[in-house]
Amino acid sequence: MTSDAPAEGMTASKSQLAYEWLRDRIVSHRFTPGYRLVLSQLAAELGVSTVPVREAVRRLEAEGLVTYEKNVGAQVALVDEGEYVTTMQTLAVVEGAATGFSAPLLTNEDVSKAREINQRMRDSLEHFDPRRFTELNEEFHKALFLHCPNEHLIDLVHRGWSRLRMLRSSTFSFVPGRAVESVTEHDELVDLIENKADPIEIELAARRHRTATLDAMLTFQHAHD
Amino acid sequence: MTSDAPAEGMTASKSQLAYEWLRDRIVSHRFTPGYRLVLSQLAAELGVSTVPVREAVRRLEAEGLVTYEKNVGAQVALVDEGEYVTTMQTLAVVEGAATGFSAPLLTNEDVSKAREINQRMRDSLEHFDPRRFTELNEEFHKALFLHCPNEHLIDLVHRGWSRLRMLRSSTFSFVPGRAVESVTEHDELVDLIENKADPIEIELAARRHRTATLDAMLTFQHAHD
DNA sequence: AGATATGGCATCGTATACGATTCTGCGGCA
DNA sequence: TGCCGCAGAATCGTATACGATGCCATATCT
Repeated sequence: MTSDAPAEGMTASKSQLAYEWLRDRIVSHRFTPGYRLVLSQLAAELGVSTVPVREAVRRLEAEGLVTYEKNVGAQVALVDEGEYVTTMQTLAVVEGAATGFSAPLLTNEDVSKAREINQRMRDSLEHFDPRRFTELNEEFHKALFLHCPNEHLIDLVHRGWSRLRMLRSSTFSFVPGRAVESVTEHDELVDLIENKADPIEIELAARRHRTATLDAMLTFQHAHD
Repeated sequence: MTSDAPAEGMTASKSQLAYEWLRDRIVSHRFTPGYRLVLSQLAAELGVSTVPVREAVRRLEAEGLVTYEKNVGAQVALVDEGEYVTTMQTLAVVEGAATGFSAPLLTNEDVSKAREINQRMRDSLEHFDPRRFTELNEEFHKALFLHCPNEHLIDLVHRGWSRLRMLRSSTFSFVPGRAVESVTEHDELVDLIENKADPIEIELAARRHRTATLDAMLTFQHAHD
């Protein structure tokens, strides 16, 4: 598992602070793709030297949020449209697999918890807030692969989410109609789990669910050219 | 795609050199898991200051090859047995998916190329060299997901391989018998692709292929306790 | 005028220095 | 004896300093 936050009660290092500060600005789109990250500037703004900032930047590079060129510098990663597509595809694969591995291990309680979250999603459709809806969506899926015994896989899912947040604040803000379908598919997915369906079937259902969101996004976009 | 090597003709930075130097020692098992990486020592040995070494270590941390503890230091990542299992599982998932995405796009030429590699694997069974066999194995699978349009996914496969190399020099040196089965399954996999089977079927076959190697490893190990 | 050389500026890359933190082993105390 | 606390050493974390590199504007040559 990737540690994004420092241990509790421990004074975070400056490089850690710089990392969080930068990451926050990037995922919240205050630093937009292409924005040049000049070490001395950031250091001055943070009130630290360039060394910890440099480390933070390299760390973000390793996560793909920032691109780096030797002797030139860093900038917030530029993303072509394809990036969004491949990230969603990859996420479909790994999230699906994690869900499939987890499904047989979920208790009845886990399942009702998931249903409850989905109900909250359904309720929120009235006063639709894409940001909030996406948060709940992550919470829902997290509840499903809760017991996936493969830490790596879960880490990959989190990385995917993180990358996605950087690319788009929320897919549902682009294709609002997709939200309703999504909630329905969630119920179907939980049904499969509750009925102890073949894990492979569950995995593929979870994958299709995300692929469907991607397709909705793409067709919507093509229609508006 | 993760850039592990610097661009051609460009003098590599010292941090890059330190990174390669360290990584090489870790994957070749000259630095064994648990080995403490003391910045000043490494710096002295490399003839550089601690700063670039530090950067190299953090980079390796991001890749999971070393673990790091604030104010304490780094060591080559310790791996419990479970690590090997989860890495193989994850690899089964992503490599399978990459193969599935690539399969419909492979030309006849690509397919014969893969068959040729597999034939070389079969030939090498006479004078069996696990290391060499593993190399050919990677080459074979690389030929299969050659046209996978999803860069992320391919990157994940490479990361998986890299991690695996660190955990074990070669699975086949532990379970020599698995090599023969492996070659057979390769042929079956290529058959599926050649017959334009459903990509999902191809994906799951590729996944089972790797899972089978994992299972062989585990049963072999259990038998020797 | 257009292409090429040149100088200066912005920024990166790394060395060195030093304070901060953690670990270790020893001595005192119950 | 066994536990606590306290130097001292080892090591990390960061600031500062400066050389190296790439970029851009201007000057020079054809």
